[in-house]
Amino acid sequence: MIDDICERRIIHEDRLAKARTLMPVQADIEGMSDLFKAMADPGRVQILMALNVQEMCVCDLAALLGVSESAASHQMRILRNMNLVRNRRDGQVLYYRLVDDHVMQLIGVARDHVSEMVG
Amino acid sequence: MIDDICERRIIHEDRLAKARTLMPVQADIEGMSDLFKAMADPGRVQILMALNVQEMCVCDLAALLGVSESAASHQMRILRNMNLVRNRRDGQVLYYRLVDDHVMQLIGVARDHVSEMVG
DNA sequence: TTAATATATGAACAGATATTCATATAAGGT
DNA sequence: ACCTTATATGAATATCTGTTCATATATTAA
Repeated sequence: MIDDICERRIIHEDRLAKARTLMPVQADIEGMSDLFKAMADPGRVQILMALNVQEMCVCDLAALLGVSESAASHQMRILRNMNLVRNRRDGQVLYYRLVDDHVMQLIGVARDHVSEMVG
Repeated sequence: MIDDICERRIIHEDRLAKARTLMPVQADIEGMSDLFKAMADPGRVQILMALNVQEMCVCDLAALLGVSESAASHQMRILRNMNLVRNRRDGQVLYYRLVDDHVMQLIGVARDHVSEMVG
Protein backbone atom coordinates (compact mmCIF):
# COMPACT_ATOMS: atom_id res chain seq x y z
CA MET A 1 0.00 0.00 0.00
CA ILE A 2 1.67 3.16 -1.19
CA ASP A 3 -1.34 5.39 -1.59
CA ASP A 4 -2.29 5.94 2.01
CA ILE A 5 -1.61 9.64 2.33
CA CYS A 6 -0.05 10.92 5.49
CA GLU A 7 -2.77 12.96 7.19
CA ARG A 8 -1.48 16.09 8.85
CA ARG A 9 -1.63 15.88 12.60
CA ILE A 10 -3.69 18.61 14.15
CA ILE A 11 -3.46 19.22 17.85
CA HIS A 12 -6.16 21.84 18.28
CA GLU A 13 -8.78 21.65 15.57
CA ASP A 14 -10.95 24.20 17.33
CA ARG A 15 -8.20 26.82 17.27
CA LEU A 16 -7.45 26.07 13.66
CA ALA A 17 -11.09 26.51 12.70
CA LYS A 18 -11.36 29.77 14.62
CA ALA A 19 -8.19 31.15 13.04
CA ARG A 20 -9.52 30.19 9.61
CA THR A 21 -12.87 31.94 9.96
CA LEU A 22 -11.21 35.19 11.01
CA MET A 23 -8.56 35.09 8.30
CA PRO A 24 -8.93 37.54 5.39
CA VAL A 25 -8.83 36.29 1.83
CA GLN A 26 -5.49 35.30 0.35
CA ALA A 27 -5.35 38.36 -1.91
CA ASP A 28 -5.54 40.71 1.07
CA ILE A 29 -2.89 38.75 2.95
CA GLU A 30 -0.59 39.02 -0.02
CA GLY A 31 -1.33 42.70 -0.46
CA MET A 32 -0.34 43.29 3.15
CA SER A 33 2.86 41.28 2.92
CA ASP A 34 3.73 43.07 -0.32
CA LEU A 35 3.32 46.37 1.48
CA PHE A 36 5.67 45.24 4.24
CA LYS A 37 8.04 43.91 1.59
CA ALA A 38 8.15 47.37 0.04
CA MET A 39 9.26 48.74 3.40
CA ALA A 40 11.62 45.87 4.17
CA ASP A 41 14.77 47.66 3.07
CA PRO A 42 16.79 50.24 5.00
CA GLY A 43 17.18 52.45 1.93
CA ARG A 44 13.46 52.54 1.26
CA VAL A 45 12.68 53.29 4.92
CA GLN A 46 15.12 56.17 4.70
CA ILE A 47 13.51 57.41 1.50
CA LEU A 48 10.05 57.31 3.05
CA MET A 49 11.19 59.18 6.15
CA ALA A 50 12.85 61.82 4.01
CA LEU A 51 9.71 62.22 1.93
CA ASN A 52 7.72 62.72 5.10
CA VAL A 53 9.71 65.91 5.67
CA GLN A 54 9.48 67.29 2.13
CA GLU A 55 9.15 66.20 -1.45
CA MET A 56 12.42 65.22 -3.10
CA CYS A 57 13.71 64.21 -6.51
CA VAL A 58 15.46 60.96 -7.41
CA CYS A 59 18.79 62.69 -7.60
CA ASP A 60 18.54 64.01 -4.03
CA LEU A 61 17.39 60.64 -2.76
CA ALA A 62 20.29 58.88 -4.45
CA ALA A 63 22.67 61.30 -2.74
CA LEU A 64 20.92 60.80 0.59
CA LEU A 65 21.38 57.04 0.41
CA GLY A 66 24.77 57.14 -1.26
CA VAL A 67 23.67 54.94 -4.16
CA SER A 68 23.48 55.43 -7.91
CA GLU A 69 20.53 57.26 -9.39
CA SER A 70 19.60 54.14 -11.28
CA ALA A 71 19.43 52.17 -8.05
CA ALA A 72 17.35 54.92 -6.43
CA SER A 73 15.02 54.96 -9.42
CA HIS A 74 14.50 51.21 -9.11
CA GLN A 75 13.64 51.69 -5.43
CA MET A 76 11.15 54.40 -6.32
CA ARG A 77 9.43 52.09 -8.73
CA ILE A 78 8.91 49.57 -5.95
CA LEU A 79 7.44 52.26 -3.72
CA ARG A 80 5.27 53.54 -6.57
CA ASN A 81 4.02 50.07 -7.39
CA MET A 82 2.95 49.61 -3.78
CA ASN A 83 1.16 52.97 -3.85
CA LEU A 84 3.36 54.45 -1.14
CA VAL A 85 4.61 57.42 -3.17
CA ARG A 86 3.58 59.56 -6.12
CA ASN A 87 5.45 62.09 -8.17
CA ARG A 88 4.79 65.37 -9.91
CA ARG A 89 6.88 66.66 -12.76
CA ASP A 90 8.40 70.12 -12.75
CA GLY A 91 10.34 70.44 -15.97
CA GLN A 92 12.94 67.71 -16.05
CA VAL A 93 12.65 66.97 -12.36
CA LEU A 94 10.26 64.46 -10.81
CA TYR A 95 9.40 65.31 -7.23
CA TYR A 96 8.29 62.38 -5.13
CA ARG A 97 5.98 62.61 -2.14
CA LEU A 98 4.15 60.21 0.18
CA VAL A 99 0.68 59.18 -1.00
CA ASP A 100 -1.01 59.34 2.40
CA ASP A 101 -0.45 59.00 6.12
CA HIS A 102 -0.38 55.19 6.25
CA VAL A 103 3.33 55.08 5.60
CA MET A 104 4.17 57.31 8.52
CA GLN A 105 1.79 55.41 10.76
CA LEU A 106 3.65 52.21 9.91
CA ILE A 107 7.01 53.85 10.44
CA GLY A 108 5.86 55.32 13.73
CA VAL A 109 4.78 51.97 15.13
CA ALA A 110 7.94 50.30 13.84
CA ARG A 111 10.05 52.96 15.50
CA ASP A 112 8.26 52.44 18.81
CA HIS A 113 8.75 48.71 18.58
CA VAL A 114 12.44 48.99 17.79
CA SER A 115 13.14 51.52 20.53
CA GLU A 116 11.34 49.39 23.12
CA MET A 117 13.39 46.35 22.13
CA VAL A 118 16.67 48.14 22.77
CA GLY A 119 16.13 48.68 26.51
CA MET B 1 44.42 61.08 -14.43
CA ILE B 2 42.44 58.20 -13.03
CA ASP B 3 41.95 59.45 -9.49
CA ASP B 4 39.61 62.37 -10.07
CA ILE B 5 36.53 61.10 -8.34
CA CYS B 6 33.18 61.81 -9.87
CA GLU B 7 31.38 64.14 -7.47
CA ARG B 8 27.73 63.32 -7.05
CA ARG B 9 25.42 65.93 -8.49
CA ILE B 10 23.02 67.36 -5.96
CA ILE B 11 20.07 69.41 -7.10
CA HIS B 12 18.68 70.53 -3.75
CA GLU B 13 21.36 70.66 -1.08
CA ASP B 14 19.00 72.34 1.37
CA ARG B 15 16.50 69.49 1.17
CA LEU B 16 19.24 66.95 1.50
CA ALA B 17 20.60 68.65 4.61
CA LYS B 18 17.14 68.87 6.16
CA ALA B 19 16.42 65.20 5.46
CA ARG B 20 19.76 64.27 7.00
CA THR B 21 19.25 66.15 10.26
CA LEU B 22 15.85 64.53 10.81
CA MET B 23 17.04 61.03 9.93
CA PRO B 24 17.45 58.55 12.82
CA VAL B 25 20.70 56.69 13.26
CA GLN B 26 21.47 53.83 10.90
CA ALA B 27 20.90 51.19 13.57
CA ASP B 28 17.30 52.34 14.08
CA ILE B 29 16.65 52.45 10.35
CA GLU B 30 17.88 48.89 10.04
CA GLY B 31 15.88 47.78 13.04
CA MET B 32 12.75 49.15 11.41
CA SER B 33 13.42 47.57 8.04
CA ASP B 34 14.20 44.27 9.76
CA LEU B 35 10.83 44.48 11.47
CA PHE B 36 9.09 45.04 8.14
CA LYS B 37 11.17 42.23 6.65
CA ALA B 38 9.85 39.91 9.34
CA MET B 39 6.32 40.75 8.20
CA ALA B 40 7.13 40.68 4.48
CA ASP B 41 5.83 37.17 3.86
CA PRO B 42 2.22 36.06 3.42
CA GLY B 43 2.70 33.06 5.67
CA ARG B 44 4.08 35.13 8.51
CA VAL B 45 1.30 37.70 8.18
CA GLN B 46 -1.18 34.86 8.42
CA ILE B 47 0.58 33.47 11.48
CA LEU B 48 0.53 36.84 13.21
CA MET B 49 -3.16 37.35 12.49
CA ALA B 50 -3.94 33.89 13.81
CA LEU B 51 -1.96 34.56 16.98
CA ASN B 52 -3.93 37.74 17.49
CA VAL B 53 -7.02 35.58 17.96
CA GLN B 54 -5.47 33.00 20.28
CA GLU B 55 -2.19 31.35 21.12
CA MET B 56 -1.29 28.44 18.87
CA CYS B 57 1.37 25.76 18.59
CA VAL B 58 3.72 25.19 15.66
CA CYS B 59 1.76 22.16 14.57
CA ASP B 60 -1.50 24.14 14.30
CA LEU B 61 0.23 26.95 12.46
CA ALA B 62 1.79 24.55 9.97
CA ALA B 63 -1.67 23.12 9.29
CA LEU B 64 -3.14 26.61 8.94
CA LEU B 65 -0.58 27.55 6.31
CA GLY B 66 -0.42 24.15 4.68
CA VAL B 67 3.33 23.84 5.07
CA SER B 68 5.62 21.44 6.87
CA GLU B 69 6.20 21.84 10.59
CA SER B 70 9.85 22.43 9.90
CA ALA B 71 9.01 25.32 7.59
CA ALA B 72 6.62 26.74 10.18
CA SER B 73 9.28 26.42 12.87
CA HIS B 74 11.75 28.34 10.71
CA GLN B 75 9.15 31.08 10.27
CA MET B 76 8.60 31.22 14.01
CA ARG B 77 12.28 31.73 14.59
CA ILE B 78 12.23 34.77 12.34
CA LEU B 79 9.27 36.19 14.25
CA ARG B 80 10.93 35.39 17.58
CA ASN B 81 14.19 37.01 16.53
CA MET B 82 12.33 40.18 15.67
CA ASN B 83 10.57 40.11 19.04
CA LEU B 84 7.14 39.79 17.49
CA VAL B 85 6.16 36.57 19.25
CA ARG B 86 6.99 34.61 22.39
CA ASN B 87 6.19 31.10 23.47
CA ARG B 88 5.34 29.24 26.63
CA ARG B 89 5.84 25.55 27.05
CA ASP B 90 3.07 23.26 28.22
CA GLY B 91 4.51 19.77 28.26
CA GLN B 92 5.74 18.96 24.80
CA VAL B 93 3.81 21.75 23.18
CA LEU B 94 5.10 25.30 22.65
CA TYR B 95 2.30 27.83 22.48
CA TYR B 96 3.14 31.00 20.61
CA ARG B 97 1.56 34.38 21.25
CA LEU B 98 2.12 37.98 20.12
CA VAL B 99 4.53 39.97 22.26
CA ASP B 100 2.55 43.21 22.28
CA ASP B 101 0.08 45.30 20.33
CA HIS B 102 2.55 46.74 17.83
CA VAL B 103 2.10 43.85 15.46
CA MET B 104 -1.64 44.29 15.21
CA GLN B 105 -1.26 48.03 14.82
CA LEU B 106 1.01 47.42 11.84
CA ILE B 107 -1.35 44.86 10.38
CA GLY B 108 -4.31 47.18 10.91
CA VAL B 109 -2.69 50.03 9.00
CA ALA B 110 -1.49 47.68 6.26
CA ARG B 111 -5.00 46.32 5.91
CA ASP B 112 -6.45 49.82 5.60
CA HIS B 113 -3.88 50.72 2.99
CA VAL B 114 -4.51 47.61 0.92
CA SER B 115 -8.29 47.93 1.06
CA GLU B 116 -8.14 51.58 0.01
CA MET B 117 -5.95 50.68 -2.96
CA VAL B 118 -8.49 48.20 -4.29
CA GLY B 119 -11.26 50.75 -4.91
C1' DT C 1 15.92 3.46 29.59
C1' DT C 2 13.62 3.15 25.35
C1' DA C 3 10.31 5.03 22.37
C1' DA C 4 7.34 8.55 20.74
C1' DT C 5 5.91 13.37 20.13
C1' DA C 6 6.83 18.35 19.40
C1' DT C 7 9.88 21.50 18.00
C1' DA C 8 14.45 23.37 16.65
C1' DT C 9 18.26 23.75 13.70
C1' DG C 10 22.00 23.28 10.04
C1' DA C 11 23.02 22.50 5.25
C1' DA C 12 21.68 22.66 0.61
C1' DC C 13 19.03 24.03 -3.13
C1' DA C 14 15.50 26.92 -5.65
C1' DG C 15 13.45 31.12 -6.17
C1' DA C 16 13.27 36.07 -5.20
C1' DT C 17 15.65 40.61 -4.79
C1' DA C 18 18.98 44.60 -5.36
C1' DT C 19 22.52 46.58 -7.72
C1' DT C 20 25.11 47.59 -11.91
C1' DC C 21 25.50 48.62 -16.63
C1' DA C 22 23.72 49.86 -20.91
C1' DT C 23 20.15 51.91 -23.13
C1' DA C 24 15.67 54.43 -23.61
C1' DT C 25 12.54 58.26 -22.86
C1' DA C 26 11.27 62.97 -21.78
C1' DA C 27 12.01 67.79 -21.12
C1' DG C 28 14.85 72.00 -21.66
C1' DG C 29 18.46 74.70 -23.49
C1' DT C 30 21.29 76.26 -27.64
C1' DA D 1 17.63 69.92 -34.98
C1' DC D 2 21.13 68.71 -31.47
C1' DC D 3 22.95 68.23 -26.97
C1' DT D 4 22.42 67.89 -22.06
C1' DT D 5 19.97 66.70 -17.87
C1' DA D 6 16.76 63.80 -15.16
C1' DT D 7 14.73 59.67 -14.79
C1' DA D 8 13.14 55.03 -16.26
C1' DT D 9 13.84 50.43 -17.60
C1' DG D 10 15.67 45.75 -19.20
C1' DA D 11 19.12 42.30 -18.65
C1' DA D 12 22.64 40.19 -16.01
C1' DT D 13 24.72 39.05 -11.87
C1' DA D 14 25.45 38.61 -6.90
C1' DT D 15 23.10 38.24 -2.71
C1' DC D 16 19.40 37.04 0.18
C1' DT D 17 15.21 34.15 1.50
C1' DG D 18 12.30 30.13 2.10
C1' DT D 19 11.66 25.43 1.83
C1' DT D 20 13.13 20.66 2.25
C1' DC D 21 15.64 17.04 4.29
C1' DA D 22 18.24 15.12 7.84
C1' DT D 23 19.32 15.41 12.42
C1' DA D 24 19.27 17.24 17.22
C1' DT D 25 16.96 18.51 21.56
C1' DA D 26 13.28 18.39 25.00
C1' DT D 27 9.44 16.40 27.20
C1' DT D 28 6.40 12.67 28.26
C1' DA D 29 4.87 7.82 28.30
C1' DA D 30 5.80 2.98 28.65
